[in-house]
Amino acid sequence: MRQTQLFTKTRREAPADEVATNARLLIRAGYVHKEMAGVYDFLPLGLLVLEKIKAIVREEMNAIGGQEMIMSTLQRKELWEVTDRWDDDKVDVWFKSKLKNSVDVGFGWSHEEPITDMMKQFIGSYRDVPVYVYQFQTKLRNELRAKSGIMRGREFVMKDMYSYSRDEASHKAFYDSAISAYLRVFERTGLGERTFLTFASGGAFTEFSHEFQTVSDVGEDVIYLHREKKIAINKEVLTTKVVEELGVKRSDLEEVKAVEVGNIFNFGDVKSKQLGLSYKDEHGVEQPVILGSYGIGITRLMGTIVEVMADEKGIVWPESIAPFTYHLVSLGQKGDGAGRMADELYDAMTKEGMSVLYDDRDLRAGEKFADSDLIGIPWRIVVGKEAVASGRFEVVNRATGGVQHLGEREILAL
RNA sequence: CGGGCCGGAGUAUGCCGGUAGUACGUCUGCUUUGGGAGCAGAUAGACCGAGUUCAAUUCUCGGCGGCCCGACCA
Repeated sequence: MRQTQLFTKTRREAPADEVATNARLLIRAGYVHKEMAGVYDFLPLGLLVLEKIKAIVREEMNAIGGQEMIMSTLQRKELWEVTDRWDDDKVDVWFKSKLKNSVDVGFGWSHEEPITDMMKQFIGSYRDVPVYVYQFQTKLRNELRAKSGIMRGREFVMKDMYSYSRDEASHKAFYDSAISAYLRVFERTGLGERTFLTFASGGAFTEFSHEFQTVSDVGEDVIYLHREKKIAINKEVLTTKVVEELGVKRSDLEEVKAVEVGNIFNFGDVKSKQLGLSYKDEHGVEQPVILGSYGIGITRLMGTIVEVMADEKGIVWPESIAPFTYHLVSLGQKGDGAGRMADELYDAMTKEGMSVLYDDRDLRAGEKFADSDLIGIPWRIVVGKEAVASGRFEVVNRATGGVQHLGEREILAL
């Protein structure tokens, strides 16, 4: 894409009403626009990143048998009354409204209830389970306090998956495969090294739930980390007993702050029984379905990546989720040597199907480099008089600053 | 929800009970062109309401909004 065609612009200063690094950089670079506290619009660059993240998550969910769908945002009150989660005293993040005929509706802050109720239409026999479904959905939560830019908003994109299994054993097997899939997601989005499977409070049914916590000072959670074993324990469940059960020594645990980027847990048969979801086994006996729930905050993941990877110059995207792979920066003008050379390279790269943002704006080098650093595309290809003279292009790695000089053919072969 | 800080161009600020000035930014043009250049011109502002007052951006009160700490957070 040509940068002159991009309607967003970079800004020199961050808005006065943002403190969080992720919001300041994403706004300055033109990825997002703030609508109100905790509510952000995703502009073309921001949407590209979101879609990249979603594509990775989608691949991993499909790989373990997930089927993608999408549930409605408007939800029925009755369903949530069945599980006693309609009352504002029970769930304090509800946005609610009424239909014209004064019927109450809720705006989806979570989807276990409607999705499980819907499944009653499709699960009747042991032949119908297991089934794994997931969606990318905009959740609406009336948070008392939004904070940290896009990390904790009132409107955010979440991937939620639900598993419906025959029994505890098969549920456990899927649950473990979901853990692996999640770890692959964080690996692929560049957070692998600092993201840890974390034991957390499990609710009514199991001793633990599992969180995926990315170590960062901007995190809201405190976890106790065992770096060698790559596991952690959320402070909320840290007891001598738990430490022993997990086979670690308290003295080996390191206290750190972390961002909860994912969370999975076992509902057992609790929700199925409440909502009346069951199947008939081989003997015609009614059996409850075992339900698991698996979430990844897509927009929070994006914010976390900005937070942990950015440097003083701006955003640093991992290649896997960058809006573009290459930032072609022309220092020439239309019609001059470097300008023509950049145009040609852009056309050639585009023809090869390469993902390139072409800075064809008529600005001085300093501004273009500053913007390029801010936007954070992994590889910068500079076309200036140096390139005109030598026929080779300066290729700079955004993360390391490493420079190499490549010819057109070498670039097209990347 | 408890507590704190704050509210004047996009950003940072000066002055002020007499109706808003500066710098940077932004836009236009010319010159310039390898790390935010120069010149010229332009654009753009008191959150809302009530009260006090001859007069309120300024003082008082009430809203609204923003940020932060805590609480909360499948």
